[in-house]
Amino acid sequence: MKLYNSLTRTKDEFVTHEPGKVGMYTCGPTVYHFAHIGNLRTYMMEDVLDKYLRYSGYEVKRVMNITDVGHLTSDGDEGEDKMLKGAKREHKTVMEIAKFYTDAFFEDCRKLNIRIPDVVEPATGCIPEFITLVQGLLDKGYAYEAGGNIYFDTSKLKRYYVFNNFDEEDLAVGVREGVEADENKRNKTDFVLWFTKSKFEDQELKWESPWGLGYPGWHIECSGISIKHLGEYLDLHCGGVDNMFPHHTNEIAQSEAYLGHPWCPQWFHVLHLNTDSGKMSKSKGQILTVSVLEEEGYDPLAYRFFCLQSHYRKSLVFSYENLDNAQSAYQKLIARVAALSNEQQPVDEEVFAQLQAKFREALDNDLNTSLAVTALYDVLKADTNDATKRALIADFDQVLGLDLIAKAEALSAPSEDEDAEQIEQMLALRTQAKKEKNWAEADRIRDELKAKGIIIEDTPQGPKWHRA
RNA sequence: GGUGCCAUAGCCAAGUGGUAAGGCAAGGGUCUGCAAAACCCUCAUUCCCCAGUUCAAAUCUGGGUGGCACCUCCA
Repeated sequence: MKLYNSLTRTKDEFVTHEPGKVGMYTCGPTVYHFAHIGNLRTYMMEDVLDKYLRYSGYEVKRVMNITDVGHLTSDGDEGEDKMLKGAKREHKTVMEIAKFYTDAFFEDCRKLNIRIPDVVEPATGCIPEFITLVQGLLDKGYAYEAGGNIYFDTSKLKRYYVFNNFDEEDLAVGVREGVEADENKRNKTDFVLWFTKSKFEDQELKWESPWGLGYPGWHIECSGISIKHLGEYLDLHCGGVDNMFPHHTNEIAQSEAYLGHPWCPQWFHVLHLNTDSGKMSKSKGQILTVSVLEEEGYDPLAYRFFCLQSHYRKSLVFSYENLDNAQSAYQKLIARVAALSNEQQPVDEEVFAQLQAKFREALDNDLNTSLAVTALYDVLKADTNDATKRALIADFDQVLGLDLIAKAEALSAPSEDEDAEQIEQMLALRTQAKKEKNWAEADRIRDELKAKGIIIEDTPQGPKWHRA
């Protein structure tokens, strides 16, 4: 399998430290607010990668952190702590906020068929590991204490900007005014590993450490959690593009400085979901959530289908027009799967292998989900029996996660609707009216049912109905 | 100011040197009392513009133009 690697900026053959096994780390959510659908795009594409690796026979261990402490607006210790801000807004404790939004996040994941990672670790559960890491960095001379905080010294590194060709002088020039420089830092790019002095004197969560009562910096948590669960050699690190700098850059700096050897050779970054006016952001207050989509009458999996039709390495523009397009295509797809016969027939192994190869080829080439979806349409159009088609769709859907078989069965299953009897009666009346060529009455009944959200389909075997 | 990414039909989108996939929408047809659904057909002489390389360019090179992102908390 070839995957684009942000470190080398090329499509590389995917290799693992231990053959057949993948240690996969995902930067998880900061749980001070609901995740918007842009956040979820990243987790969804990572989910497809996770599922495809398993489909391809790898034994995957996927770890995700939950950022529930110490996520500041910057390393310079300015601004507000987001967790605290969320707590103040809702008059709850920080831990209550974290619990509430963590649950909400996984509920969204469930709706979007995003598999829960094998290990989900809140930052507050790994304080001793972070302290060990920070101490290790101090011992090795990569960190220093200043003004009560522990900083990572980026000047000790041979190469700091691993993802970008930045020049230090150009950083933060022409950017937002009013950002105060942290006078404790020896270098502009140094970052905080452990805070004891903070402008947030009312920071709720603090822990004892060799350097005093305090709390961890943001970057240290991902290194700490990853090393705790996946060891010294990580195979694959995932996240949104915005995290490349500074977050992932700093993770690499501190992890490799601590471990004394290269840490993670493969970096997978998902591009953003934008609106026509630019980036979606929690900070901007435009919160487009899965729940909002549902209230607007969309199936969350139609949004998954929408994302799948694009590529993870291309920015995607969200609009309701585009989502309508995707939902329509998704529903048609389900209807076509539902139309496949359930008869027991032998699966045509040759056709199966041939079509499956196309699907694999698509995903083997840097997770080209758009082509994988096309492979799905190829199956429906293929010249083979329905049992083979169903088998292929079920096979592909292990990766795509569109619930195609289940949704199709729900569509074709006899309805357990409580109004079924009454609806059947009305259908009978309509059939009678049609026999009498009383078209006005027949159409009236059809409209009446339609108003209740019931769609009639006239077939050679008589009328059928389903909920819209 | 610095660093990158992107530009393909009404819309989404694949395609990385060999003559433009797929989906949605639209139009036509079959079926139907009429619809709906389903099925069939049609739908880019051309890939933002201009030069260049080549037998051959949407694909490579140079120069424009336009859009987006990162450099600051963010998926």
